Amino acid sequence: MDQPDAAAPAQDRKAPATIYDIARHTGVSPSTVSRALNKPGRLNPDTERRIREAAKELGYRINPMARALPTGKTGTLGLIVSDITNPVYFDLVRGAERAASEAGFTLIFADSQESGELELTTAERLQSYVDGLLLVASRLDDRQIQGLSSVKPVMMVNREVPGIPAVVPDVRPGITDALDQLRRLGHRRIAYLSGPPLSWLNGMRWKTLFDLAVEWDMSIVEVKSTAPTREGGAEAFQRVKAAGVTAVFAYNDLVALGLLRECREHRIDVPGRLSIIGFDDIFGADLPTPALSSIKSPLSEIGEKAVRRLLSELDGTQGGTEILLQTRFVSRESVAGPHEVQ
Amino acid sequence: MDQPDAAAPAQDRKAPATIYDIARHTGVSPSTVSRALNKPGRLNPDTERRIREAAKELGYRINPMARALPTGKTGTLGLIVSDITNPVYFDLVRGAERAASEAGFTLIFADSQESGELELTTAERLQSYVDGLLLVASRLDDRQIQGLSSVKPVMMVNREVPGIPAVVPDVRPGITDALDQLRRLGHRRIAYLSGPPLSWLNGMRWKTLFDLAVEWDMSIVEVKSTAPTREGGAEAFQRVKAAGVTAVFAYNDLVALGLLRECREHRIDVPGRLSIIGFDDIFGADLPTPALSSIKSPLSEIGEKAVRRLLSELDGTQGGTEILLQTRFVSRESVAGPHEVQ
DNA sequence: TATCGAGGGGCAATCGATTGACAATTGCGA
DNA sequence: TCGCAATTGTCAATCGATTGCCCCTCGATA
Repeated sequence: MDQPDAAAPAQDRKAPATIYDIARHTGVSPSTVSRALNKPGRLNPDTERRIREAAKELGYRINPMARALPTGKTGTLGLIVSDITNPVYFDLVRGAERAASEAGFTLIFADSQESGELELTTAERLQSYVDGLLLVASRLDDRQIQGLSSVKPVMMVNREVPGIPAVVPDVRPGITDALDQLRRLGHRRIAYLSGPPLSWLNGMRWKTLFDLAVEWDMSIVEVKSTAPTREGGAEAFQRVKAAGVTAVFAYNDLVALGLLRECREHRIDVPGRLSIIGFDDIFGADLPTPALSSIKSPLSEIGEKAVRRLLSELDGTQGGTEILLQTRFVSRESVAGPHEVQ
Repeated sequence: MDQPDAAAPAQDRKAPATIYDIARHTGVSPSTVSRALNKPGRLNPDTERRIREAAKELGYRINPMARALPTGKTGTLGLIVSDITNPVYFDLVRGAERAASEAGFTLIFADSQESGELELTTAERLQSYVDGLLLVASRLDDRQIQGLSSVKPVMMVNREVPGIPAVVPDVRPGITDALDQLRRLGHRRIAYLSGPPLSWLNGMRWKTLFDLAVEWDMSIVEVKSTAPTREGGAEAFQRVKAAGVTAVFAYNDLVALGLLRECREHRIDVPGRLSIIGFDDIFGADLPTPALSSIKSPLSEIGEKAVRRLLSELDGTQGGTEILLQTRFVSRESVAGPHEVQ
């Protein structure tokens, strides 16, 4: 006998309460309500209490749009990554989220699908919603980024651009440890399976590795990959093999995993004939046999720091332009002495 | 001789252009500008063109906050997942993003960190920003969700609530295939390593599996896990072992991976002594040896469909209340006949 | 008793865009 | 040449919250 759709609340939505409703309810003016809610102490304690109670009773929730209009502040930050499905960004996203919500800010994520054009469009679209933008591993060129930054504050992550504040990992410690381990194990000829040419981080990794290898008198070559993915790593297998090295650093773990899998398919013993080291220590790096060694960035910390710095930038409390966070080498089974297994 | 900070555009940000600027620039009134930009054809084609040109020239970008005030539409959707770092959500997020941006909407993500309380808070906070909410695998109870839905449209994903539209996978096809394969291989006693009791999907998986096992005259038991994570799976190892089954379905791939790893640690042969099947076919499921078999949901499609339905809900074009999408079994190395390896 | 000052609270303008109502212009036919 | 309708554009109110400025009240002090 019940009405068929009794459970469906879908239709009529009550308009949310405004400060005007509260004002009417308590017999004060809207401005007083605004003050009661935003400037504790400015009003008679009793009035303030009455207003607060009425607000609670009416289920008042501030309308962020309406507030944003006079203040120009939206209480929102935008985070743009090149590929949201890349496991690398997990911890970063999580760290950023935590820092943002601690500060009462809302984080908006977007994804540029590895396309510079789309990244620019997205960034511009997002800029009208947010108070500031976080660009992670941006593929834009310096000028475009400076352009964005002339509209609203921009914070770079895993990339440096003159004049723009940034939070980046210091790749040196991790690379030094890893290379040192390889050297001790007897490796002399190594390769770097590189990533996207436009990636700042790719450049840093290569340069740091190169300099160190030269310094330590090891031979090093760059092997290019076609994409920073597992497919890209698999596809580069023949070229890596042809390079005749005993160890390879891959641009990131995805590429390393692809290569690792392909080695297995072709019965190339890892780590016996080839040691493989990735970057980022993403989810799943420890899953294969052999488990992948990797150079880990403190990504969640990077996310947090980036948000916090952006927020302090919004306050006007700008610090220096760059924050460095240390990487470290996570050694797993994919590394051993060359030809250890005959 | 350059100024030290010449490259730093940080400081003075020019205020963005408004329709008033355009109006002044072209000698018409602001309302005309608004019409030119929003109602093509309403104005003299020549006027419209002039206004559009001026808008471009001044780099005009609409202020979404200002627009939201009179219209009540923000052009934004909110997506809440229980844990943003869970690889399960990758494809879902990506599909949702694609559908949203196709429609010119911006997607806001949030994460409830597996906590019902936080989920409610987050949902409420988000609601004032967005036109509609997508709740993925929500841990809230039906009443809370109906409450949210009385404020703004809500769309459920991977969960059903009376009266609320939903997009969910149909777990039957995948489970049927998987169980059928196990049966043919000779398995008779299986276990379900269950997930969070509050998870609707967990309930569906268990119930479907149970009914089918009973129907096919196989014995089945539920083994509880403490968390839907790799740790949770590893931790359940002893209980699974004690259950004396030859095959186990795990609530999701994370749990399955945890269990798989623990089997290896304890030298329990998979799939020889125990076949393992997960759900979701997440990134990395194919990485371990043996590679994990899994029942896959079309997550990216689910994300897309959910957004599209929510959008049509906003239009008033509401369809039915439920959309089902088919799952399928992805068979890999973690499944074989029992005791195949003696 | 007159004056001063501080605390408490209201008024009204403002942010940027939208939109219903209305006014001005134009063109056309009679 | 006049009138009418269609076309084109403007006015002004509105959305919800903020905030500078001003006024009122009341107690304290001279």
